[in-house]
Amino acid sequence: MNISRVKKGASRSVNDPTAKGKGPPGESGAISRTEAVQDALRQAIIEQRLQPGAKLPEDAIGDAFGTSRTIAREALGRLAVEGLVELKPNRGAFVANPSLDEGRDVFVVRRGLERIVTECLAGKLKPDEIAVLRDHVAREQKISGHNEVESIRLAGEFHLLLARLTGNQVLVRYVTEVVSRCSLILAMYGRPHSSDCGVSEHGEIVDALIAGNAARAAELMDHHLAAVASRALLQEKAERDIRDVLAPYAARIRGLES
Amino acid sequence: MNISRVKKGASRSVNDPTAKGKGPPGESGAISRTEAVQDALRQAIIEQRLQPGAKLPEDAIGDAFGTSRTIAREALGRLAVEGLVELKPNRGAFVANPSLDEGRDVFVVRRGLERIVTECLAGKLKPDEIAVLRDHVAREQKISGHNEVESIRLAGEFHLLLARLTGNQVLVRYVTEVVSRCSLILAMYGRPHSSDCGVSEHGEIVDALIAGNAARAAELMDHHLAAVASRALLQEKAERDIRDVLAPYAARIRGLES
DNA sequence: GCTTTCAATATCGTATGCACTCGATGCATG
DNA sequence: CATGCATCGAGTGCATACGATATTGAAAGC
Repeated sequence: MNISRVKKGASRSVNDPTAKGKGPPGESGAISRTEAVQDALRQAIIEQRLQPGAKLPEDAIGDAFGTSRTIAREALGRLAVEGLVELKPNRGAFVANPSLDEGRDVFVVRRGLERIVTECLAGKLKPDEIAVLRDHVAREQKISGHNEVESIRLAGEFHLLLARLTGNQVLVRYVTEVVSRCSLILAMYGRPHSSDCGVSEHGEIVDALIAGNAARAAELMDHHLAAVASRALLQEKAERDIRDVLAPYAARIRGLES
Repeated sequence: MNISRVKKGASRSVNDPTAKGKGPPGESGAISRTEAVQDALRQAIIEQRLQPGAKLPEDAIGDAFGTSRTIAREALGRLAVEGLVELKPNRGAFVANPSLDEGRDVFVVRRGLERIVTECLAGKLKPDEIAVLRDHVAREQKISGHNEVESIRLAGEFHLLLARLTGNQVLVRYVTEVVSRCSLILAMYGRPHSSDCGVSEHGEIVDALIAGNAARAAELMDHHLAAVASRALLQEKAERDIRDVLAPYAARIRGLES
């Protein structure tokens, strides 16, 4: 987890030589280097390969991805907007370390956003869209219990899928963001087996959406998310004492030193 | 060149200290030139000093603000995330030119977000907060009909105020964003007198919130926003296609030639 | 005269250098 | 031994340099 100073070329770089000449001209598939780094970092953060609170020096990231600080800096800036990275002026970037309160805030917003999603979709799903959803839920069920990591990924994907089906780009962006943040929060505060995001609930939501029962779909979604949240965020903050708050930090520091 | 070592620029951001001391050690108070430029551009765009679709060359902006392209570029990137600027790869930045459909999408999300706001606040307002709200509504009423621009600004501020009172930073950020985008959309598509954002409705919402009637407050807010949206977005112009946009210009040219 | 090709230009995308800030370290001091 | 202060260094903040790319205008070809 320690990001060490590595000279250029030691790691696989984003700017692959093969793609050098002809970059991303098409606007649709335009994946800039910044975005690539951003996505990679987001992934790493969500998977907790980068632990909350970890420092993210610009040049270390640049080296790691074979780009300059410019790209790293840009990516960090955008992740900061997303809430996955905290930017401290003149001190650098750190992996976000959301408190339980912040976690609850994110879930509150997420519930509101996904309620909109259900209301937009109820009764308006086309056959092919229904097929995609059903297929996704089926895949979730198949893998449930076998692969924890993949299971969580699919669960998040389900919600993103729904958001995309609305065709509302604003909604897609916001839902994507809160899902990312929720992933981080669940990784931090969730118990090992708590993040299943009940597959059966996904199925029920799809059913309600198909039936065109907006109210029920919204209700199900709300309960679903409330359940996910409470599974993780139950622990009421008894951490009023400074020592309790600082304990994990201290532990991590000791871990580094050893 | 001319500009150097102008370490002044300590313009305090819009972020006011309403942010309570919750959260981890070190509240991010990142204030930089980038943010200053970003705020200035946002203001200019919302006020339509920069017209939708206008090109925003990096060095021109840097020049205008006495900074380098680096800052301008960063600011443009963030505004693009906010949806006020459109970034075309290798072509540059342009003031967003949202279609009516996009406008509707934004309003859909806004309604959902503000519903959360009302649900968070209903029955939980403290006396001093109530006073602030009442005062704001009173000011709106006083200026109503006298100063159109200021009236619109206050109307937007009312919604931001509510969001801030929730203490939910995520919510604040999203509401701020959609309010900005709605301002642009209303400026583009709204009729001169359509943006009053009915002051009386604001008052009613506050009343319902104080009364603790969450359902009614949410209902009022929803109707309120739906009214604002419909006042502006009724017109089915659908000027998405560039030919439609250029039609009037072409007509004028033909008129000259004949 | 109209289309096509190519050079020129304007701007973007990225890298890099330098100055400045802030935390850390070590020494002086009460 | 704890506290305050000067120095040092890591790393950010910003400006600038350079190569890449799209657009424009002009010249050549049909």
